[in-house]
Amino acid sequence: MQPLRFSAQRELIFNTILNDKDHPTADAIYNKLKPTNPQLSLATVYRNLRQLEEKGDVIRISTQCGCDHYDARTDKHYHLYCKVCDKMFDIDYTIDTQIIEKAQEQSQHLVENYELYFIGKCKNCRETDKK
Amino acid sequence: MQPLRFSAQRELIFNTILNDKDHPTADAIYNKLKPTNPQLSLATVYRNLRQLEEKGDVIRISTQCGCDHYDARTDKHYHLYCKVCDKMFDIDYTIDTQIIEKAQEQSQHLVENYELYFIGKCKNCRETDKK
DNA sequence: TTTCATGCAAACCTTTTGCAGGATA
DNA sequence: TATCCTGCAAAAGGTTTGCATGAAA
Repeated sequence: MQPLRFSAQRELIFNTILNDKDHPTADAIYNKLKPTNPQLSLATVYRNLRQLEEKGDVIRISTQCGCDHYDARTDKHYHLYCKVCDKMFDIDYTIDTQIIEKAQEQSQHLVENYELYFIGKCKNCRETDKK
Repeated sequence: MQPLRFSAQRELIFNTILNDKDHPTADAIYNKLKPTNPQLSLATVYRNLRQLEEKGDVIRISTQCGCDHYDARTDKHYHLYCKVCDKMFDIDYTIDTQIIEKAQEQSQHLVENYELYFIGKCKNCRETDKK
């Protein structure tokens, strides 16, 4: 893959993910940028998210629950999916680093990677409940 | 939820998941059953999968990679998603049972559950590679 | 000036839903 | 016979793609 050409849209999209830190979805990014960039197209957001993911500038977080979220923090870390507000939050949790190796030991398949996320209720929604 | 009424289609769908043990998708179940049950509708497959899941007779396995798979083995266990053949396989791996509690300790969010799956290449596809 | 990126609309894929007819209890 | 379940088709939701135009190198 040859290097990407500069694109104002890609900068906008990347900066949104970088600054907002709320793991936005493609749609959330689009809706955030659209008012100030009326010409922006949702297809462009999707195309750039793919490229940014391939470049390794962002990671994609998938859950059972609807659409993918994006994160500019690319080191291995985990997320909590809030069932109430449908958002993703960072979880400070360090899993056994040997998880792949250990799964490999007990399997005849080739284990290369894993996906892990938590499900629950975020701080905000939890407090709203209590009121 | 009141008890479900008997349905020949639901039996067929459940037995397919139970016997095949290859974690079929809705579409796979539909295509397997359609030749011998030409009247069967994909909507019926989806509706029954939902009901079976709610009843607790099957579990749904979601991955980043397309559509959901179903499993009649309902105790907590893990799966490998094969990138090559797009199928899911059981992985004999016992994770730290305290994972939820440990994630909870380090978070202000309420952690209720988690999802984990492995990604790699299944035994079959691995061997095909070597040839 | 070549080639990549964009915007728009249409297509795609998986899953859900409305509705009239059919099966179950 | 009351209600649930089914089949069909249409719709929904997220994402991708074809194509002509516009921007970057």
